[in-house]
Amino acid sequence: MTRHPALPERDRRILGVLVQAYIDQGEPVSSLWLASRGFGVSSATLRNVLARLEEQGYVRQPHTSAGRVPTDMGYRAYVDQFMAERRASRPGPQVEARLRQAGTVEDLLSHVSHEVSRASHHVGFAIAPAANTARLEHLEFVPLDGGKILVVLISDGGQISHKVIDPPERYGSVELQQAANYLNSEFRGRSLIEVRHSVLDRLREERTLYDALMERALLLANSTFDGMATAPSVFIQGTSLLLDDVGGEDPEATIQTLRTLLRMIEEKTKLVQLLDEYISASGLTVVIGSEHPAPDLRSFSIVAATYNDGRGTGAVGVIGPTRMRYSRAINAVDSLTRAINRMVGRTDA
Amino acid sequence: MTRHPALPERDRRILGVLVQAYIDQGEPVSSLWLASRGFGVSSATLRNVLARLEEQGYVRQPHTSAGRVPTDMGYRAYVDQFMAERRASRPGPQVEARLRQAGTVEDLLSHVSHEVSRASHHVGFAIAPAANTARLEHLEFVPLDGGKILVVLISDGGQISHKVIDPPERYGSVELQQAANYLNSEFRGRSLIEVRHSVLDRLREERTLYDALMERALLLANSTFDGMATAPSVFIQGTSLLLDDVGGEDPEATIQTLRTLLRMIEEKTKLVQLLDEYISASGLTVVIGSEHPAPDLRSFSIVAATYNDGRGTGAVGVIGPTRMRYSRAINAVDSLTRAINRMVGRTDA
DNA sequence: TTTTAGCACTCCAAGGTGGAGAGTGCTAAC
DNA sequence: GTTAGCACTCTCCACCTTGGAGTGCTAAAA
Repeated sequence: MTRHPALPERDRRILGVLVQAYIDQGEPVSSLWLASRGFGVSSATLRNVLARLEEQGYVRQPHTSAGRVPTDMGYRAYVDQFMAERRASRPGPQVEARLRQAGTVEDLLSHVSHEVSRASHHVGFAIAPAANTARLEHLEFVPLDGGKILVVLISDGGQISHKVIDPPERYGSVELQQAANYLNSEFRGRSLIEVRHSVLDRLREERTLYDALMERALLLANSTFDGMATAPSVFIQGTSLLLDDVGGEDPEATIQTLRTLLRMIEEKTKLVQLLDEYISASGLTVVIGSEHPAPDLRSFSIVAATYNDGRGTGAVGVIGPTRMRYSRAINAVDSLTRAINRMVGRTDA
Repeated sequence: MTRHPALPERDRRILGVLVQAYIDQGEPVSSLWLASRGFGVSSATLRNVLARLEEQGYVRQPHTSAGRVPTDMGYRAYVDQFMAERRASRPGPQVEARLRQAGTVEDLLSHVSHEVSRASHHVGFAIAPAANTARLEHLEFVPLDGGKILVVLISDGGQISHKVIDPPERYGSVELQQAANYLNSEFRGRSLIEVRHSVLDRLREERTLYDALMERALLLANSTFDGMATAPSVFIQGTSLLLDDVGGEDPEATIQTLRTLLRMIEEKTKLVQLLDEYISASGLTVVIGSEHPAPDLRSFSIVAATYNDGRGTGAVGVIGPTRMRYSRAINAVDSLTRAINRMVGRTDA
């Protein structure tokens, strides 16, 4: 996207080596060190180049007599170049085998978040497609105390969600059974959104009112789908790896950032809201530090990619410090989304 | 338990004030400061007392000319005294109201872990009773691709677990329905352990073999209960609060400990194994730092209490630094376990 | 026997100093 | 456009100094 064609070839290569070196070593990169990397020019020349790069905003100096450190814009250029040159990668066979033995979607995504964290050495996440595009496989009502009812909803692909509703009227267990039977036979195989709309439509129809049983069943269904399935499930793994990146500049600020990030991870829904913006973008996305719209994430980068299971779009990704091994993270995210796409494509009914 | 009656009354009081002050302020407590707290003796006398307490192992000095800091043994004495004097507390009415609107057991425990974290300002957890003492409410088989079968198991109280099994033989969806009907009518209301044993027994009986359908249903049930329900569900909240306690002595070591604790929180099963030892103890337990059998927890304290829902024993607790407000944590844990006991007692069928 | 005042002592924390070293920018020559 | 040379800046570290906090001990008082 944001390419900078203004940057001449040599400058780009130098910038690339610099960013790579900083990612590897974590220390400002000096002109002398760069000179030893076979550019065929002296450190003085490199200093000129670096001064220019700094002027353009790609690198900066922590202090007057320090080497250069990439800015977010520098990382961006590096990542763009890497993305342009890279070739698609596949996960190792043992990873795919591990994924393949997952049964439910939840199981699979839990494994995926684990693997992506393993492979990238950072926090990994996996988000299921919004459930309302899934199809109804089976609906079950279980009576609880006080007239409350437990609804278990199984959608195709094995995703399971449940909810407790508290209907205004009482239902006997036999009636619940009948209602479930009726709803299952009526709506099975249709998407949750469709079901929701159909239920509303039928409740408006006149003839429904003649059949009290049917109406009561539909009322149940209505409260079942009311607000349900709006929370997509998220799996996050590798939280403890966050602490590995603590060696930052300002310890106090780092702690503060970590705290907010940890809180976001705990309240997964908020994280999902943020990530949704990237999810909407197709393909593999890298968001670097200050590029984040959310200020809480300004010191982190996110590598995320979407997958499609034929019914909806989910996402897999990595969260880590701006100084992350983007190559590793990108390969991890990319190969795992490819794996999911292959698997759900094959698993699909 | 481990009372130290050897400690004279005045020394105990002084130790108590010291521990309380250190918990509040986080800084070593000096004899001069203690003298200002109205013991009616001079700092010199207090110095003598402190020297004695140090000799006995209740307090220590970070360095020669620093005030005193409680040791784990000092915390222990403080907690024991607090426990002896304290009165039972109840949660605020709004807390109980929030809990009451939870539907499933999972829902309730998730809320509880949240509340206990809120109230104690530390990491809170809630563990469900081992599921195998729960009673079977409903069993459901859903056919998946490749001959795999999704089993949904609802136990009374609304606890739901599911599992994917891959039986050696094929089952049609009609047969699955029949099998579920058969198993439900046969085993509903019995505890999962009983069911498991019954299933095994019947499979051994001769007459079972005459009914192929029944046998195949029982085989399904067998793989369903094989290994299922061994993982009790755990809810943990407040992870980000861990970082509040970072102001420790050795930053590097602190990070290391946090990392292992975070990892344990991620792999909840390991945590449960550890906590099981405390769970077996009845009532409210406080385990302080080095009292932990597990070395990974040596710099943390745990306050935990058990509850009983009539079918099994679960636990609620708090994990925090040894320098925690034990009074607050104990009250939080105690009042919430009481609340659960009241609620499940009433909710029970 | 216990308490207290006094005092010497220890140790940490904070601030200051002074190289050493790393790395730069600039200039002038190539 | 590139390079050598050099002055300059800044950090880092090790060292020292100083002030203060807090102790332990001793000898006297209660």
